[in-house]
Formats: sequence, C-alpha cells, structure tokens
Amino acid sequence: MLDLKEIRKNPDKFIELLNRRNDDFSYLKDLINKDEERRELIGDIESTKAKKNTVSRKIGEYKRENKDPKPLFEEIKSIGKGVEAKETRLKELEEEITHSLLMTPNLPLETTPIGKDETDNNEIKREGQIPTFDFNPKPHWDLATDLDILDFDRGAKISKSRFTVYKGLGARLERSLLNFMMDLHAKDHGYTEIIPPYIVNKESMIATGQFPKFKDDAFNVGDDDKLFLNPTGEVPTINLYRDEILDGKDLPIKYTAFTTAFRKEAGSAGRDTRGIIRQHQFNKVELIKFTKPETSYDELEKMLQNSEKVLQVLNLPYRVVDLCTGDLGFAMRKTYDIEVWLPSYNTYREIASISNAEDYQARRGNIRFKRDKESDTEYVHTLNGSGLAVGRTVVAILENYQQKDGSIKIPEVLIPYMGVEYIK
RNA sequence: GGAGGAAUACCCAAGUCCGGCUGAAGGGAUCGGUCUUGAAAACCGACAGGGCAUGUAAGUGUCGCGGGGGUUCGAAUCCCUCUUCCUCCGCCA
Repeated sequence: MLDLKEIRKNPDKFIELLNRRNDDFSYLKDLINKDEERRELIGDIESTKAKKNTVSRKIGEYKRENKDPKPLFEEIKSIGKGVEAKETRLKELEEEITHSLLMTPNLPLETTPIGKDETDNNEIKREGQIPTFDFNPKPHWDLATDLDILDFDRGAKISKSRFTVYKGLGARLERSLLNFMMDLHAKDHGYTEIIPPYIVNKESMIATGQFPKFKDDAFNVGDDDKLFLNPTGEVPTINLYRDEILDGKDLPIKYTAFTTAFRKEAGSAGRDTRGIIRQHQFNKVELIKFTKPETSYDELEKMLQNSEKVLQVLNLPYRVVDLCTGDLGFAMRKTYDIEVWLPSYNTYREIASISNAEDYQARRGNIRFKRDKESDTEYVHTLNGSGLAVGRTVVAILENYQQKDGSIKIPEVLIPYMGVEYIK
C-alpha cells in the first residue's frame, strides 16, 4: 500500500510514475480530497468527544461527592449532537480510501524501463552455453511421455487439465531438485528453511497484494471466502511477521521456503497448454527477506545471485531481464526475471522472479521494526525471489539435457540425489 | 464433532459478580543509580506499547484490557458476535 501522506505531498509525481503501468491513476487526486474531508471530520469528532469525556468524568465526581449531577446531564445532551452522522460519514470515507489504496499497485522505480509488456523488458545479461543438438530436440512433454515419467492424461482424469502426475524418475527428479535447492540456500546461502501452511487466509492475501484485485486467480478452500490455497510461498512467508514489530538487530531476516503453489490461471486459457510449463499446482522454492530500507537493494542483488547460482550449478543457460513497467508485478517496485533457455521453444522462458516490494507489503501487512528501544517504528522492506520454480526446472533439464536416444543426462550435482546418471 | 474453561501491558498476575478517584494493583524481567576492588545481593528510581488527528517542536486530544459491534453521560467490568488457546470426550495420520 502506498503512503497517502507521501502522495499528498506530490500527487503528480505519483500519478506520473504509476501511469507508466499503462493505466490511469488520476483518481489519486480525488483520494486526497477525501482524505482532507476525513481529517477534518476526525478533528471535529475528537474535540466533541473530548468535551463529552470531561463532563462524564465530572458526573462521576459529583456522584462520589453526593452532589446532584442533573445539570450535567442537560449539558452533555447538547454536546453529543450530530456526531453520529459525522462518524458514519467518516467510516464511509475511510473504507473508500482504504479500498482505493489497496487497489493501487506499487510505484515503479524511476529507473524501471518503461514499456507495454514482456517484449519491452530490458535484458541485463546472458549466461551459459546454449546447447546444440545433432538431432531434432524434442519438447519436454514428448520426452517425458516417452520415458513414462510424466502422465498428463491421468493427471487430468484424477483432477482436471493442468494437473500432472509425476512418475518414477520424474517424481524423483522433482524431489531431488527441491532438496538440492533447499540445501543450497539453507546451507550455502544462509537462509533459514521454512515449510509454511499452504492454505492462507484473506488477511494474508491482502498483505502481499493478491487481494482484493486478483481474487479470481486464487482457489478458495471451502467456498466460504475465508481460506485460499497459496499461490506462492511468498504469501505465507511474508505473513510470518504480519502485525509484528521486529528488532532491528535481527535484520535482515532470510528465509527459504518450500511450498506448493496453486493458481487458477484464470487469464491464461489456451496458453502453454502442453507440458508442465503452466500448471494449477507446482512446487517452488522461494527466497524471502525482511530488510532495513537502506539495505534492500543490496539484498536484492544478493538474492538475484543466490537464485542464479541454482542455474549455474545445474549448468543451464539463462538470461536476466529487468522487468519493464508493463510487466512489473502489482506489489513490486523492481523485479528481475531469470529466464532459462528452452530448446523446444527456441527461446528463454521465465523460471524465477526476484523482486523488491520496498515497504508496500509491509504497510499492507503492518510489518515494522525498531532500530532500538527508543527509536520510532519503521516499515521493513520485503523481498522475494524464486529459488527456483521446480517444475520449470524439470522442464529445463529434460529439454537441455536430452540425448539423441531420448534419454536424459542427469546434471552432475543432482546425481547424488537421483542415484542414477541417466533417465532412460 | 460434543462438553466445559480462558484471553488484561515484555512475562506472570489482580480487578470483571455490584459500570465512574483503574489512562489499569502486585510481582518478575529490563534500564538507570547507590553500595562494592569487581560482581552478586540489597536498596532507590524509571518502565504500557501502538495507531490516528493537530503542531516546526515541546505538547495536546482521541482510540487502546484478544478482534468487531451494541447498551450507557460513562465499559476491562453489562449485552451480542467473531477469533485464538487450554481441559475432557469422540474421531483420526
């Protein structure tokens, strides 16, 4: 959530930056007017209450001293008039303002490339060797079906389309990857492991920015509009500290979370229908940080490196892009995407997203810290990154490590986890 | 799922029946001090935290006794509702 006090100081600046997201945010001006009215009402109501409280206290005193409080009752009657209507109006205004702010995305950074969609993202670097094949490489769904390690038809039968059964060494590859990733981040990169609840409440979804705007993307559990399947490990993990005040000495706090993510993919009908690129359910290893404001961008760079490391060790070719304003996520000020090379697509596809929300989520979730006992509370900065999306890593390995005979060579680092050198 | 009980400041805990000197007793922890070569102990002192409004600020006001609502001039205390935790029973990995 943006800070209305800051918007008030320089509304045009906010509107200009937000408009780079290719939408119209001029309603913020109206919001300022509402806030003006709101503050005026608060002043009114509170001074009335102050008067009332004084007389009320006096009534207590009179009673104790056995004096007749009747005249005070007359007095108090005239004080309270009209407050009720004001309070109703105030509540209405507050709801409108809060709702508007919850629907307003984070401010892109001044330096974020301006653009319409992913084609305008700014490529920062490419790493790794794109494999060349002396045969016709197959897409992962063909490889996996031939090897009998993914079963799309039965996944759809059991559940519905975009659900897949992992089988045999396919299941083991998934499990090996997530263990490998968790080990790397927990043991080498100093993140604390987390396995959070996969079902989260509305408040949690609001804090990280999924709700209210993107409610249609979430699976509601129990149909009572209270609990939802988490769409990313970011939601439960950031919400660890919702409504808490952290000790500045403990920052930065670093977590790596293993979660299964669930998404309706409401707006993606017809896209990526083959294979496991886009599933309703997929595993993810997530990186989360809570930092002081002044270090969050350093921590973002480190997180990007931690995330890249997975691809480097797996020896997968990838590139890093700086997302443009049109592709930037709702809650984020800056996002790097890591895209892995997929031979069957003959292009790079997103496998990780590393972002700094600054204090946007912290405000929504009321996550604060104190530098020391005397200092004021401040909002933390929250960062999250994939470390990585496990399913898409499976895709990348299948496609990049495929052999002429249709078998898959296992990357060196995974052999201890897999117990075999090839899937065949 | 059934039956009970509970939620008070960093922690423990009184107050709730009988509404007003409770902007919340008492203890512990913490911080500062005295004493001591140093420490412990003892003693003295400090000690809600946070939001909002206003103000350059000091401050002032307002809201805070799990959350929300209500009754009342006035609510920790009465009423409604939700949440969480505990105990027992049932079921269960």
